[in-house]
Amino acid sequence: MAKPDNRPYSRYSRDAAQLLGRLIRRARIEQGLTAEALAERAGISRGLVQRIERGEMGCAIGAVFEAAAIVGVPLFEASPAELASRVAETEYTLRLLPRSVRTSDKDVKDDF
Amino acid sequence: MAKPDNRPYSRYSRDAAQLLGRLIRRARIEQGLTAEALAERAGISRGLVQRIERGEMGCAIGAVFEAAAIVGVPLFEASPAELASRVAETEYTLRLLPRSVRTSDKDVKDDF
DNA sequence: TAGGAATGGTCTATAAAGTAATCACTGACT
DNA sequence: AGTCAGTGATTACTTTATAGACCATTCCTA
Repeated sequence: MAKPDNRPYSRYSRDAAQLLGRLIRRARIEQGLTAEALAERAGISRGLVQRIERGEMGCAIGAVFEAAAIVGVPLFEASPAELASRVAETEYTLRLLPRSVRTSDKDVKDDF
Repeated sequence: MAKPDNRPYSRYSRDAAQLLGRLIRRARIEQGLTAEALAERAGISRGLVQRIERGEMGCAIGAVFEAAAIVGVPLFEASPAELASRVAETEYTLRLLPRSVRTSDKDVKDDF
């Protein structure tokens, strides 16, 4: 892998992964759902559930999102319908953009 | 892996991954950033950037979130500061919950 | 407080992700 | 129109995540 699991992650992305994991854990416990039960429903192993809840960066995004969906943690603060509509919307916007990016030493704003 | 990459994902989680990928792609192009340039910054390969932007479920969440952070796609609709504070907040809430879940055939609400 | 279930961690085999190199194609500039 | 950078896709190879079983521990609950 590219990211040895320790160094080169930004604070922001690490926080995001960790938050998501904790939210999943919280929701799971509040629903009286066992880690193994969640694993079973998500079609993954219990060990993976642990890593997801711990916020580890190496977990497949599919497994994480699936777990979140099962316990009801909203992704993008959006309901299923909103999510679908935003997908379509973004898809459209994307079609209006150039498909190729000119490198043109034009600076890059690394803002935020 | 548990999830063969095609079948057992819920619509919701697939939509979420796809949306995130498209948002990253849109932001990248709008910033005049090359796929390879983004890959370099994120410390990953260009091929992985492609898969991330395509919304594939197998990508490591760390790579996806890192790419999002670099091009400025907000995770959880939150700024870095908000994210950190929500992590701490959730952490606290989590400490108040029982650490172990009683199985107790008590139903599970698979709401939402 | 004793029993038992849930959790957390570790280990090995295997399946899959990730990389890098390559090729054809598209599309943006001169 | 021609050129070349960016993209998309495919390949083979390396690295890693994941599953599954196991053990130790925690902590719910009767």
